[in-house]
Amino acid sequence: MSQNIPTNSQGNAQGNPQASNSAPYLAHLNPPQRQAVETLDGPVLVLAGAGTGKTRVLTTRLAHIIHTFRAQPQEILAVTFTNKAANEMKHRVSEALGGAPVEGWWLGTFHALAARMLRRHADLVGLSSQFTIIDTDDQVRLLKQLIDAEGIDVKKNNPKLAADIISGWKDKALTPDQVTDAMAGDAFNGKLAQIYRIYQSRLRTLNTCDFGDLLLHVITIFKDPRNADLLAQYHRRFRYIMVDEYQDTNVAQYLWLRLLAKGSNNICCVGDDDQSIYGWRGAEVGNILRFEKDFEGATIIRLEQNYRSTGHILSAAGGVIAHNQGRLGKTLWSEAGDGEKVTIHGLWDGEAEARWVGEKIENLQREGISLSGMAVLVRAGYLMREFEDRFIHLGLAYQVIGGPRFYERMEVRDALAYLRVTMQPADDLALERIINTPKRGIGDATVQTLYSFARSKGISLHEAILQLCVTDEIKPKQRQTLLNLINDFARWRGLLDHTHHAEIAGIILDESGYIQMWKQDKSLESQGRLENLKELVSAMSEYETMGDFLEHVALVLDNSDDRSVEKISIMTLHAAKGLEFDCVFLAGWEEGLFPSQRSMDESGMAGLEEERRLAYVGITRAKRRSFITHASNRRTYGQWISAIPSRFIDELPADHIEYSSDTGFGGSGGSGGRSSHWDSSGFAANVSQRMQDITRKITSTQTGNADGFISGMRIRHDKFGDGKIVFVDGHKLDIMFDQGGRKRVMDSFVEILDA
DNA sequence: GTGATGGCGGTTTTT
DNA sequence: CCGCCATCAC
Repeated sequence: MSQNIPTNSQGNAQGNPQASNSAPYLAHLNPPQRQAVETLDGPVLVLAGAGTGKTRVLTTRLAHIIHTFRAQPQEILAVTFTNKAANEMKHRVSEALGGAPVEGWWLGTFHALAARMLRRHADLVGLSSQFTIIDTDDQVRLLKQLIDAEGIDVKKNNPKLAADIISGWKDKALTPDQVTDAMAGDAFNGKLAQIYRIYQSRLRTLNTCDFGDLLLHVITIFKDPRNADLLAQYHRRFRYIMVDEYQDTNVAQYLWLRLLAKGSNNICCVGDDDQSIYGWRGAEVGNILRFEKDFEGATIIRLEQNYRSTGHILSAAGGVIAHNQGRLGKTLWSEAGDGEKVTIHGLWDGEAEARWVGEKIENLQREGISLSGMAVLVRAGYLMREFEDRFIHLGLAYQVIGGPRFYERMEVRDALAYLRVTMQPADDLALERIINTPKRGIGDATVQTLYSFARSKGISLHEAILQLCVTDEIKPKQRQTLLNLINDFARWRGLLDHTHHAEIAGIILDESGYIQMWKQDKSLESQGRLENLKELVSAMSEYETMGDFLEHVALVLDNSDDRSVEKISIMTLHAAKGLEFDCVFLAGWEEGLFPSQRSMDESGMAGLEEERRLAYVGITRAKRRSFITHASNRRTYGQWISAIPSRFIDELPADHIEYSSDTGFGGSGGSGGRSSHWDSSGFAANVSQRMQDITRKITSTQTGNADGFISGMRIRHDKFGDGKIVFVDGHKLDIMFDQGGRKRVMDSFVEILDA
């Protein structure tokens, strides 16, 4: 590909407009899409409504720039928010260009691209290019130490809160110098601004960045007049800048973009103000609303033709979002016909809701709709459970999207900590994490001694160990243990030059006793943990070096979703952004829950509008059917809460919806034609559930199901090994596993062992 | 330094 | 109701 690009690329495209007219990829675009692709000079804002072909426009535009020789791939900066979006874009651009490889392109997430820049110029902010990237967890732990060391009571002053506030400052691109005590408020004995300063200096000592630093440091570098030449280099390099999901950018990201765009002024931002749902995380809808003022002479292009949903769905969503004040305004339309109206259904409680959704799913399946084309979307994670239980009962295959990610698992983090210390001994947080894992007899007292020494000298924990272990401030036993550990790390580090990094990882996990620790662990999860460790080591082979791998773990590594079985997805509304399904179930539309009371309390009208955008995102995920449910009663944290239907339900335009309800009858005793439902829903069901639990405890024999699973049977489970069935409830089996522990699993994952 | 019990808190989440 | 962390007893 690149060898075909003439060095003098500019004149070619401009002198030869036919090149673009004849390009086949342009023929598939509608007029505004095409305008968005072909308007290359100056600032462009593409307001892309839900399902209007946003990604297509972005990728085509990128391909177009390259195809018309306006720029070479490495002269384009293309930014996304998530790795998923970045990968999708890489894939599609490559496809559009006939399979050209995408290496060396500046295409990635804000954080990944900023990290790449920062590695090149780390010395300008007092870091070495080998700096490590810590996540929120490490951030909180470090802050906790520092707050503690300041003599502030960590019980009354939650370090997590400090981390949130400091991250908030970084999101606003505020360095410690720019934070006044007044901004910091009274919490943390009024010392939060000072703690921020100390935190930053400690990070520097440890040669570490948190997520916010990646952008903040780069901005600091670019803003410094002494680095004007450097910025000018980037200006010359990036002839085109493209940004996805612009409505989600925070101040720091915005500043970073502005600094870079000062060069070519060719910046194209794509977004939808109606889908801004991350305000609570620092995103500023204002960025997109202000675009015309920020970038003079900007062209604004609206994409309003929707290719995803049918008419009723779009009108229903449009009716809700029209209640918002602060929006640029778009009206989506579709050629797909009206389709089915949005179904709204009221139920007695959460269990009845799950039951109703389950029935509908089975009906849809009978109509030939695949499970993978369906999703249940909820406002908060704890609402998923009811659906999981129900789906297990029905034997419906499901997957929860957006649970804890791979690298967030304890064993993965531990393993990574070992690798991090091997790579960079000064990585205190990693060292602290595993200094006594597996148990070595290094307790809090010893670690505290080391830390206070390290902080007072401004050195790392690793260095502190080296210095303290020649004195007798630490007891001989611990001293020896620590020296052994340091020696181990030195030995492993020595392997880096000549041994493959995946192999080294294996050696480290083995020699440290970490693998052994889990092998000896009798709990149910230990086997899964060992598998995760194996997976981690094998994932390493896909990267060139250990450092490469660690960077990707911090910024890129994602859960691979299993597409081998057709499954219905359960996820939060937030996780659903950008996805689409044939049929979508929107559950829990109740006042206080959705819109969330807390959002409204904390952010007032702005909070409510963001909740409304969330509703809009939810409805517009559906191609053909949207089902909205609300329950009159819900058990939350052990308490029964009653709620009235969400105001968003009232805001749905009547012409596009169909309402029905099972509520109102149950409370007065099951009259009203739903008596068959009553037996299995509401309070009666809870009583019967209690009874079941009790019965199960007393007599755990004599239960069985249609697939031939009977309690007492010996079985084998893919992950958990062999065990005995204790109780059968539909497709749900309670099993006592031989390695200890009782677990509820679906019968499809289990095979019967011969007696 | 390591294992057991009580209290408290508890949206949304990417990097 | 459930899980995490902090404190307490060994």
